[in-house]
Amino acid sequence: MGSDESSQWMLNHKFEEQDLIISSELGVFPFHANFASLPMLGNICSQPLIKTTTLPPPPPNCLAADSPALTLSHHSNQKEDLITTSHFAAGSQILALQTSSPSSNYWAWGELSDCMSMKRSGGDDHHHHHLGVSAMKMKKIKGRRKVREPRFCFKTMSDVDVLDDGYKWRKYGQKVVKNTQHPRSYYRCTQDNCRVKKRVERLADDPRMVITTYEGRHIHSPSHDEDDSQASAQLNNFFW
DNA sequence: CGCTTTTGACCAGCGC
DNA sequence: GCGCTGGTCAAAAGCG
Repeated sequence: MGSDESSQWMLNHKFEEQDLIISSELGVFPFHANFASLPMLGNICSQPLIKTTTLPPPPPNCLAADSPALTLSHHSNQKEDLITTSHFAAGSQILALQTSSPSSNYWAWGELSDCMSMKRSGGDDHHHHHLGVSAMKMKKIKGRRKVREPRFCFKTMSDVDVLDDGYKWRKYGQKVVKNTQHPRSYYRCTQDNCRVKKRVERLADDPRMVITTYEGRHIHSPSHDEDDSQASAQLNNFFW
């Protein structure tokens, strides 16, 4: 993938000035500006397995027009078997990103928090805990190695539960989870052979906030309109 | 009529 | 082994 492809993709999708793009190793997720909420200043941190590092320049595919992007990179400080870089732009607050490595039967999941103070930490992981970053959750996958789909979640202030992310979703379940008054909804991508799922729920202590969790990778590009399909088809490989 | 949503049943993983 | 919980299935209902 090259920067030419990236900018061509931006042109093809006609982003408005205030559109928000979230881009990570999981792909690029466009959202319309009216769904954007808090200024994004998050951080991915974990300890002791993963520490934050300096911020490299973002790749071209995570930049929306006039949208400042923050790039965070983190890696294992014990073994070099977990390397994850995430890129996302201002306008949304990402809660968490999960990554798994094919060479490891661990999965790791770091929670994000207010980053205003994190920026002062200078990569010294001893300070991370004092700066409000949740402790790393690490879990060994038992028995037969289960390849866990990459997933991440973020919260957005919105009246509607299902945000317009460019993909078509079919609801396949709803569940009331413990200690919450709002049900969690389960959606699957309607595209044939695409196994991407997402969960949508409202935050217990602030029902204005919608928490969306994506799991898996699309094998196709977003399907906004019928007339987009030709241009989109050429970009399948670039996306996922 | 075909696609989507609803909803109770079922299943699997986990902790005790 | 048992019970709890979250995730998925699938039949029925809803809707355009």
